[in-house]
Amino acid sequence: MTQNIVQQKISMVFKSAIDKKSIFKNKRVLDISYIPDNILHRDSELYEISKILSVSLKNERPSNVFVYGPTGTGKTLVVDYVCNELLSVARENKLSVHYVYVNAKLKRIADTEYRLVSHIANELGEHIPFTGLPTDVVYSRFLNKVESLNGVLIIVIDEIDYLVNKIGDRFLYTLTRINQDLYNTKVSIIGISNNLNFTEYLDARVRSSLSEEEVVFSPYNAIQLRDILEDRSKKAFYEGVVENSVINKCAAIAAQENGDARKALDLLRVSAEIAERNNEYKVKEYHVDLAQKKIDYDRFIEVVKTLAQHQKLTLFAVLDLLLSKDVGFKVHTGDVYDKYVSLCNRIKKTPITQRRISDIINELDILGIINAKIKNLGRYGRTREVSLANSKDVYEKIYNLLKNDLYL
DNA sequence: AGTCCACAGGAAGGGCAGGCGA
DNA sequence: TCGCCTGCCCTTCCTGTGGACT
Repeated sequence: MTQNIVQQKISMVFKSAIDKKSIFKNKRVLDISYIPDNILHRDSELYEISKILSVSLKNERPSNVFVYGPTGTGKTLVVDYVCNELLSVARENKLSVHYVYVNAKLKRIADTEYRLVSHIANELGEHIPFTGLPTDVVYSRFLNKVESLNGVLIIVIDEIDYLVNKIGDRFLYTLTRINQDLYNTKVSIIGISNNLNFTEYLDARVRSSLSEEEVVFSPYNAIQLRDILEDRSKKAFYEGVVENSVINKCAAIAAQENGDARKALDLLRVSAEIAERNNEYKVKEYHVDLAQKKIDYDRFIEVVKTLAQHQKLTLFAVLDLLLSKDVGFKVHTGDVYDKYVSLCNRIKKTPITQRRISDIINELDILGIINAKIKNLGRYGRTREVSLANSKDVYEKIYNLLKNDLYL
């Protein structure tokens, strides 16, 4: 095909994208970050959190709140909604109430104590460099900024369990004690977590002050998910685009996966995108099946792409050992390391130590890319048994992707 | 009961890069 | 420009683990 014909084809694709009628009226409604006017099936949680935070309008410190529940149960949405409502009431009445949201799982935000404090301070308008200052200087600039607010500050830390895992609970201890060092500002913390048991690992003092109040979010059932999807799809699509059976199917699949509304919305959105790409004006059940496969695969590929080179080499070594074998076959850390070293030699790269590769295998397991279980083999030592966590066809695609990427 | 294996994983520290303030 | 600080990735050294084997 000549270059000219390719260009013509590309221009046709873009032109038809403009001419083609979209099935979406407002796609953003299906986005997880979208805050709807009415939050369904979370009345008691909305009320409970509002009640706790309402004292800030009298310039009193609200209790710290620990919010927990499985993924996609509306925790962040509800907290964000209540805080925004609170801010607008405070603004109307010219009260000094402030709110900072931190998602600890976002890279380069809460990886270290320094980054977390500087992030919160930056959100409050105090510019602190990305790196370079001693931590105590960052703390004191943060404290000065908080003090200058002269009111109530609510700090929401989403995925707080991840934060504690990463940097320990020292920072939480400092935060929960911060009011002792402040005269003009009262600080309240809302911690959000998927992990119900994570407070067990906290220092007892941190645990008790963080959990002054607890709000539990239970999973949505299929009927509640259907209501949510129906509500959103009315706003997201033109009439008649989505069949009822599609909504029911998305709701049923998400209900099986721990009542995750995020998953349900993703499924609906991706199903519609697939239909639209195939020039179909109606979203049907088989689009949902395709969407489910696509979501799983995309998530996997995205994670693999972000890996560092030695992580990619380790993963490649695992795949090289396992793909030719039967499903369920397992290899040990030592086998993976030997393979990894031979791959390094092939591309003339200095291998890193087995100690580090052991950590990398653990990291790949945490990311859900492979399964790695510690196994005692008696006289034959203690090692990790590494196996595949997904279907072989997905790994074959990843294998080829890595092969090109690593020039193997 | 004692030994052995093949690591797991904690602790300490090195080297480098990025960024800041003086 | 220089000294200082932090983050990140890695190494080295070390102790711990627990079931098979002797």
